[in-house]
Amino acid sequence: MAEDRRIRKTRKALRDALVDLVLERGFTALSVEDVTQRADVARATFYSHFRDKEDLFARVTADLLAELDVRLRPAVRENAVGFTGRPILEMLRHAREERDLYRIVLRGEGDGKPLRMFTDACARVAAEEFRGRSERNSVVPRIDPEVLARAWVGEQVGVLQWWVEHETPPMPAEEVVRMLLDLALRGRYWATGFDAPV
Amino acid sequence: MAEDRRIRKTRKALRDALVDLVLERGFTALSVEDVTQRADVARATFYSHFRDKEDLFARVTADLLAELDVRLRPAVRENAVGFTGRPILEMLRHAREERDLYRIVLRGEGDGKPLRMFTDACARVAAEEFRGRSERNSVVPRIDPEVLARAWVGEQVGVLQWWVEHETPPMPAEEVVRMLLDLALRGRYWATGFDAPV
Amino acid sequence: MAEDRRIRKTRKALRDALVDLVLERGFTALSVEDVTQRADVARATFYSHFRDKEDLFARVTADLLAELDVRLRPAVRENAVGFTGRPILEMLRHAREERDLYRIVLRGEGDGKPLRMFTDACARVAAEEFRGRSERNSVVPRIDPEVLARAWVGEQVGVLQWWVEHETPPMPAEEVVRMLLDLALRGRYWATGFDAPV
Amino acid sequence: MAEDRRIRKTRKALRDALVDLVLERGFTALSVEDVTQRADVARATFYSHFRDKEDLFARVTADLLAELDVRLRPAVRENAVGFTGRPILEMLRHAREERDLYRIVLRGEGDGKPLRMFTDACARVAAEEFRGRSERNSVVPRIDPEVLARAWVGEQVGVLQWWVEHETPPMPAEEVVRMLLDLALRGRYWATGFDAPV
DNA sequence: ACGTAAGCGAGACGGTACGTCGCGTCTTACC
DNA sequence: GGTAAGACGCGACGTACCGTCTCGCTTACGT
Repeated sequence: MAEDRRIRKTRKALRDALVDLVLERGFTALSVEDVTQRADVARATFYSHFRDKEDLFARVTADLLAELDVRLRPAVRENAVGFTGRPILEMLRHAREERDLYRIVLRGEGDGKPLRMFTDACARVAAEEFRGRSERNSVVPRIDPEVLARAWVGEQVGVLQWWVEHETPPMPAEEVVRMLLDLALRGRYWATGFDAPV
Repeated sequence: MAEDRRIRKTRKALRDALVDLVLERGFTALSVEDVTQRADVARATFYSHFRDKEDLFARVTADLLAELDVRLRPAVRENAVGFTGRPILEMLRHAREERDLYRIVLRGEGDGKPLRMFTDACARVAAEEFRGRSERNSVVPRIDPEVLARAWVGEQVGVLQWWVEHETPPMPAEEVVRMLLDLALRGRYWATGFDAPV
Repeated sequence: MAEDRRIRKTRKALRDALVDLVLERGFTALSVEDVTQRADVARATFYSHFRDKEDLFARVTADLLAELDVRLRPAVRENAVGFTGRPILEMLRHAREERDLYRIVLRGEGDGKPLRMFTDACARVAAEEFRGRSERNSVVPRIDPEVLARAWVGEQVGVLQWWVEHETPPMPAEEVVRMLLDLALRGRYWATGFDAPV
Repeated sequence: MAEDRRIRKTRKALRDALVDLVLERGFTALSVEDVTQRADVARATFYSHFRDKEDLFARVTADLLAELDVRLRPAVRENAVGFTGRPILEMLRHAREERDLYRIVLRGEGDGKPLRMFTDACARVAAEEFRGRSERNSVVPRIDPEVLARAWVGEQVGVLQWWVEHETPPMPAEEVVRMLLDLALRGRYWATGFDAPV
């Protein structure tokens, strides 16, 4: 029977309740009772689906990453050719749609475990993209790929955090992407207004 | 009476115990009892110094940031002239010295609150530096300063995380600084091996 | 439609499982789940036959008492004439046949409710016998009939408890009956070895 | 410090609450919460004194039996000489004083465990008395001592149950003792009104 | 003999209580 | 006045059962 309709409904309610409540009061301040009350579900039922609230948060995050992966895959392929910024655009859009969840993940709620899941997933995509581009264009990195990947993912996360913490988008996603593309192509020195390297 | 020697000793013990234990088992998994036992201090004594474990962690982080600020101030002044990477170098050195504490803060332990304190402090320094350089060199930013600041801080945090999570430094701090400087001056496009902007 | 064969089978299985398990672990320690598992029956099925485990135990006991009544009735009639001890003999035989059930009832399992059902039933029979004998032989009791009945039933229960708690009968039922008859006819003073009343 | 006064007070409150509530609603129907609420004590405090409600009941019963033992000891010694009924008199008086507790024990609450403790204690006293009388008066039992003891204790328990279940004593303790003494000296046959053995 | 009403297995669910752990407060006694 | 030791009221934990409720499958009965 694949999955009982009641089960799907219960889990959905619990996930939504978690996201809402973490946003309101923070992950640590929550009790399982709070979540189940908000979800209008018995506490015992919670435990028949999830081991504890960490487990629930981890699964919610995992589902989010799976969804993101699905949306990123074609964008990454397209991007591997040139330097279009399509993946980061797709991610910004996704973040807009799942704004609340992105916020609590990026804030580091849950002792940063979900955030670590997120950055690891991004790092994996980044590494893949690097490898793809290197092979396709037969170029060789000028600085350590590990450092490069960390810097890149950090940049993405930093911008995303800023982006989702505004009630309304502070600027169109396309404009953010353009800026990040410029930054990637010309560097921060240029971006701050200087003209030529030291 | 600046501060009783016993008090200093007790607080030091509690701070060290916290850092050790968070590293070992994670912030949420800790109880006040655990911390006081490790610090060899009575539980009641803990409560005469700190409201709860969040309070302790916040104060430990605040002290770290104050220390970092002291070390960063001259470096930032020097850096404001050119583009030397002195502040990031100083930060890497500080992170080496206080490696355990940096690790738990950067991991997002404590629902990311200490990490937020850290990034906010960095953002403040970054903004200051931007402003200083703009004025001094009368240049005008080519992309939104907010986005730029977020991207920059994110990059720093990302690299720092990677740097402190290695038991032994994966490369000399000076080399990391050189890479980040190259990245700032020429951009990621160049760094991955390409030659000219699209 | 007397009763569906499936129903009879299910109830029998549940009753047997209850008796076995109460004997092994005690009534309070049991869960309905335990009983249904032992009986190889679904838990929901249990609830379609009995309200709860107390109900099951009560019905099992009631059935036992009905059976006992059937066997006691002729014995009591016969006994009403003289002082033969036939009823107690019949009861001992019944207790041998249904030893496990007698044991748990007489132990007071189920907060003593089944035991109370048992003693009440015995008291009813005892009262009936007293009345019958009084009328038939036109004798008048020398001590309060209520006290007499309680003492008698207590004696029976005490001896039964001892009798059924031995794996193998500690002595033939007929011998027990003879002793009790002697005790009834001559009293405990004589039974302990003394010769004449004080 | 032997025993803290607070501790004594807390335990007393819990014991009294247990007895009251078992009387009102039955042992199985009670929760620890109910008991602690009635005793005006925190639930956690209950668990720092007793393992569970069975443990509490067992200790209450054990204390009762210790008290009874103290009161029975001199009576038994006196009784060992003749056939005075002093022990049963003492027991009836004790039962009047601790009526509620006697009621719940004799009802078989707690799956009959406390009742078993009670009957075992009585059996021990009975056996002791038998032995004493046999030796002192150099008489030899005419029926199996085991059966005799069981019958005797059963009789006592049966009469006690009846005695304590009346709100007001149905008759003076001395009269009950007289009856039981008559019963012991002359037997039930005589008691029901007959004159000579068959 | 066979269609159909029933009994039944499986298991999700809202609940209640369990026994444990940790919280933050407090009191008492030391140094 | 700072600390150690530890009792207390409180609240949340994760577990175990309760009794109720679908939902399909199987089985014995009645025409």
